[in-house]
Amino acid sequence: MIRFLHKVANSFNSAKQPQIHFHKQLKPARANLTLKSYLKSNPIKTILLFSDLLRKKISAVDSYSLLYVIKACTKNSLATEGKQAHGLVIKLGYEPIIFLQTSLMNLYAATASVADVHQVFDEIPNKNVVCWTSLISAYVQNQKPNRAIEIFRQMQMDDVEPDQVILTVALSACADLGALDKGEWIHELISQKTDFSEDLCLMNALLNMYVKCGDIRKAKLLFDNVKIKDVRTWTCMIVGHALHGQAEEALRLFSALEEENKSRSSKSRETKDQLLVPNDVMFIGVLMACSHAGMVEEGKRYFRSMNEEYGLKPRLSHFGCMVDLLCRCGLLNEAYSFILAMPIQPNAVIWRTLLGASGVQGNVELAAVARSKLGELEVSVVGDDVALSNIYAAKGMWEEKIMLRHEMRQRRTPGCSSVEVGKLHS
DNA sequence: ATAGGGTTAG
Repeated sequence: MIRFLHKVANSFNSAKQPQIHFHKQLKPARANLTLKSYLKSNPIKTILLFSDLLRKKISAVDSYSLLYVIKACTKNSLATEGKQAHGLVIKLGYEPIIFLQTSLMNLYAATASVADVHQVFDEIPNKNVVCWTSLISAYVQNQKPNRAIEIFRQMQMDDVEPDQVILTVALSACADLGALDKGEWIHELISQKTDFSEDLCLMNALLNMYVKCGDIRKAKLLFDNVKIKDVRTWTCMIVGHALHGQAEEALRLFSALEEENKSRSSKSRETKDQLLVPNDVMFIGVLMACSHAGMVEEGKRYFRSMNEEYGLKPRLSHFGCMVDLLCRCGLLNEAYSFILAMPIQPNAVIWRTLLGASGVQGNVELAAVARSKLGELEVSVVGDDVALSNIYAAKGMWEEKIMLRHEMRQRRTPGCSSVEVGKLHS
């Protein structure tokens, strides 16, 4: 970390003249309020004002200013600026401030430098539960849920008492792993603590864990027991039903939410403030349910109502759900025209959906189109070629198959699997 | 004044 020190002053001095004006008589305490307020509206302005302060006088910044600038770097995943801020923490002798250390851990987690997160953690002399949370969260954010759980165990062996926040993070690691047994063990810990089950964030994480680990009965039981729910609670349950092929339950739940909102909006103003307005994530669950059940017309209707009734702009994933729905129902040509009419560029997943469906239905023409689109996107992996090659084989088109194999060998792109965990609950 | 948390197609 020391080696970044010498760069610090220079890089801040050579920064472009910021457009932000401030009075040089501002004391840190005063400027810090401004830094903090920019953080919410536009974190880049926090960084510009900070470097401006620093250029004039190093004593114009204190540990609070640094905290805000580190958070600004975290929000925008700015690795270089973040390292410079870390250098300043050391230079100004703020290393013993634990708030700065945990903020630095979050910064490195956001810039995908998990090794740096761990190093900062190791150098903290008196680690509290917040430090452990940041560490575990870093591993979860960077797709290492196994490591996150290991560290959670290690923390307990160090006799650090877990709180609601770290249990929430640990549960998301279990969800990512599909580790039902570990999730249930954390559920036990929650039950032993008074008041923990009143934390909605924690309950939503627990619900999500049961959903992702495939225990839909426990999920539903929990959902019914959570008295005050928010949009995420409902979304989680709707997605849960959809993932488990329970399309009817998913759609029934969505209708129940709409009914609940109708009755609330006709009542007092207080209940109007508690409206559970569906968001775009919830519609992914709804569209997934339609897809599983093969409900084309309903799917199209929900897709339209998303925009018309709720003013939600469909994102790439919603278009993906629609393509999946059309393909599953065998409407390949309609899926293809739907893709061509999309207002945003389709990604590889969408073309791959069409390619897969074309394979199943033996539509060589569309399969070739989808494959060439995948090629254009330069993300073609061996798996796509294998799919197409099998279609050719099934059709007895051996020459094409041999040519494809030859192409694949020349590209030498290794195939890969996304399954890393031994345990799969489906 | 200051640190850590939950839903997202295939």
